[in-house]
Amino acid sequence: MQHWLAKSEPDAWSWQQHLKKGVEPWTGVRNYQASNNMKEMKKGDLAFFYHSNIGKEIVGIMQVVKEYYPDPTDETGRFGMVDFKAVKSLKRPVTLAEIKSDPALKDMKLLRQSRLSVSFVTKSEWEHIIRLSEI
DNA sequence: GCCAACGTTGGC
DNA sequence: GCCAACGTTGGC
Repeated sequence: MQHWLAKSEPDAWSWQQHLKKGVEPWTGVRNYQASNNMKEMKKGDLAFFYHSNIGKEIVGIMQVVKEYYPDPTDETGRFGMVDFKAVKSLKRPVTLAEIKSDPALKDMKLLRQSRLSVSFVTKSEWEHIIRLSEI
């Protein structure tokens, strides 16, 4: 099983909305790298939900429930998406500032490629962040 | 609101 | 195929 991180501006789509809705297609990605990452996702993979711009913190955990398929909101037909189910909130959000200041997380894609909206998370990074959220 | 980073477009 | 111009993302 692999781990991921997906960003959303809470103004556009928030974790609270996703929790209430349950399962939601991750529409709107218009970047090949991000789209390719979703293509790699398998049913059952887990992803962090990150609030960009407002909050700047990881707030929840989602699970891939439907693998890559075309994004109907993309008129060019180039980009696809997956469906994510909200699994649970972190006990405590883990902020970008914390991630930046943690040597164990300094290589995270989130930091290395700040504009990428769907990125890969290693198993050790994933576990580290879960541990931080439980402190 | 500004700006750095970076992706995309389009002319050549 | 290169690269300048432009647009977008996202942190600060």
